[in-house]
Amino acid sequence: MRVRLEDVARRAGVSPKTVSRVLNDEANVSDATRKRVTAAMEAMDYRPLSSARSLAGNRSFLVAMLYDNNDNPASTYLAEIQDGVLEACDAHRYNMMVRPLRMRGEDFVRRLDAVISDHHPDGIVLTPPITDYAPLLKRLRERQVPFASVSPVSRENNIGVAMDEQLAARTMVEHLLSLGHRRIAHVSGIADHGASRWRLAGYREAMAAAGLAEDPALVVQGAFTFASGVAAARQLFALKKRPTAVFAANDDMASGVMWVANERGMKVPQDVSVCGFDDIPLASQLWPALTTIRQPSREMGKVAALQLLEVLRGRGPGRLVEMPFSLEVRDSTAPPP
Amino acid sequence: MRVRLEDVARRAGVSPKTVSRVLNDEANVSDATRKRVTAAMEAMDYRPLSSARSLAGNRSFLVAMLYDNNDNPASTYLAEIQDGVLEACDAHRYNMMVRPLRMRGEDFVRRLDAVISDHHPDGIVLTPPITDYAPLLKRLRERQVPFASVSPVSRENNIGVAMDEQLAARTMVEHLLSLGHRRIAHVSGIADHGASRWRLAGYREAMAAAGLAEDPALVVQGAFTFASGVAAARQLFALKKRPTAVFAANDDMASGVMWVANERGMKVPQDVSVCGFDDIPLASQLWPALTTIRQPSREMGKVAALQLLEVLRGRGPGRLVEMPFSLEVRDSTAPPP
DNA sequence: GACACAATTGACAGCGCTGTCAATTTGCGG
DNA sequence: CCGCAAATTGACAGCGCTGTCAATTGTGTC
Repeated sequence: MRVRLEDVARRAGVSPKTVSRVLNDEANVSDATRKRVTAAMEAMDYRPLSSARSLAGNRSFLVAMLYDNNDNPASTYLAEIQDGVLEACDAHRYNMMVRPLRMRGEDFVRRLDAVISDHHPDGIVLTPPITDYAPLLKRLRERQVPFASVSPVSRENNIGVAMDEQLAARTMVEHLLSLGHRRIAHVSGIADHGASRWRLAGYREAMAAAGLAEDPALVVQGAFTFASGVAAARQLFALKKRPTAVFAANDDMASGVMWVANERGMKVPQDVSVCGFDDIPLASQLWPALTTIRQPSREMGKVAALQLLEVLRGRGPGRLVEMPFSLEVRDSTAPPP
Repeated sequence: MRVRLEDVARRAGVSPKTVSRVLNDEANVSDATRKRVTAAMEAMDYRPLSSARSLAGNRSFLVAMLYDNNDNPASTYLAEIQDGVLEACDAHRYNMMVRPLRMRGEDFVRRLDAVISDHHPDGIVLTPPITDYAPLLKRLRERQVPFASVSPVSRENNIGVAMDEQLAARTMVEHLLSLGHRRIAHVSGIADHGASRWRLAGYREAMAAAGLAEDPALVVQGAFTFASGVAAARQLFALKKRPTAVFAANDDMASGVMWVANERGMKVPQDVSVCGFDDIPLASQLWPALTTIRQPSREMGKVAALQLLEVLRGRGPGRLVEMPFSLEVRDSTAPPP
């Protein structure tokens, strides 16, 4: 019925163990033998049974992608990362599973433990914001589960992928400054997310470099959601001295800002400029199209997974790869009125 | 080190086979024994090793969710379905894997075969548009892999979840009619998708019921993408006799229509009403907020998976569950000018 | 209270693969 | 050509669980 490793061995005239070695790409197999075995595998369309490989070899060929579904309900950003991770796993015949992991609650680490005990992933891909929660990282290290991160806060001792978000944010604010804006507001994200901190830092850096003192009223706390962008904008536009430009820490919040501008009859970008960060599809679908920072999410997921796979396959230590960003100037930013 | 089934058996004073029976929730175990075994499992925090269960029991505890990544790059709709499927699988301790499966190309069925041979999913959840491709369904039946579908075209012989999309579309058009619109355009989706056919049929049904002859110029073919909505709207708004309302077959296309309206200086809804279908988050983020049909995607994913799991667990035959829709009247529709 | 029958439990082999370690072959220096 | 180390190959057990089927215990009947 099913072709087993033993059948391949018989056909190639070698022992099962040798076929196993070829299957796992191990060293110390002569070229001639390897070729013969590979040919037999192909001829018989051999498909190794992963449960048997896992049981005997004590590994799962499984990569788990963890995400926080508390602040990220079905976000486009995560969907893109997932797509990239999946592509990388496929390329190396690893399976991928996605695991939501609510970050609130004390039993957070216990739930991580359960995931590991239940599924025994060979490695884990961490996505923001669970890239930097110390107890979690500690537990992963104790349990010796290799992991790679997408946009971790700390670059020390971490593999995966990162982007210079602070520089990106600074670049965005410099774009606004170059248009002539001086009263530039910032809607930040959830305070303890690395993304929020970097983007806020970039904003401050650019403002300071331009010799502008920070006006605390112009920095409003958001939560990366559309609704929080709406709330922040209501607050900003109620100011006596309104900002002429608003830089939101992500596109969803920027769309909330634009929504409120519309609501109040303010024209974007004539009356107020608005810009975001991430370049999710929404950014191009808004009117006017949103000026934002393009972050190659899909590629980042792929690269992070590849670093992890390098470790899992014993090919190297993996590294933290820096990805480029780009400023996408569209129609939501213009000189101040 | 690791707690095995055998360890639990020893502690409970029964044979391993009996523990196995309890683990698999089989009949013919006395209540007393079951209780004792369950207690031992809990006390020892026993975690069955799924690779061993799979190998010995010849099943994988895996549900694969298939989607077409050709026309659906990282869509919100799929992300929501996935979330629901995942929840259902978790509840029954099944694993979920997501598999993109490009529908173009001849080797489509061969690639499906590869997925089955490589991963041996116990069952499959099919998402639009791959719910009704005959060769694929045939192969699944040949291979005896149970499957459930989300919004299949054919309701015969299918389990999963469906919505009366035709009625929903008709309801939407009736909403436009009741506002006083008569020249109502429709931007349809990819022709051979069930969703396109139903939504178009609902449009026609409502128009006919209102005694309006169909104007072929008012029905434009789209492809479910923002760009195709833009293209369709350019065509519609170039007409001498422009429509006063446009019903797009999904929200992404509707946002394209609104974009073009903005581009041409037409006010929505004063100059033209626009509405969509699906109620993805985008719908509420647009200005004006989009009138649309709410489709409970997440819930639908969950329900479809539950039907499949009912079959996998030998609990019943599963059925095709009908989900309710709702018309979300927001700010993009109003009486004609 | 004995008997037939059903319900419950257990013994044992084996799922398909890989780790361990021993056996064999190959390559190389002298 | 021989001897030795390195490279290559194979034998075998066993990973943790479940299917099969036999043994045991419980239940109802007359």
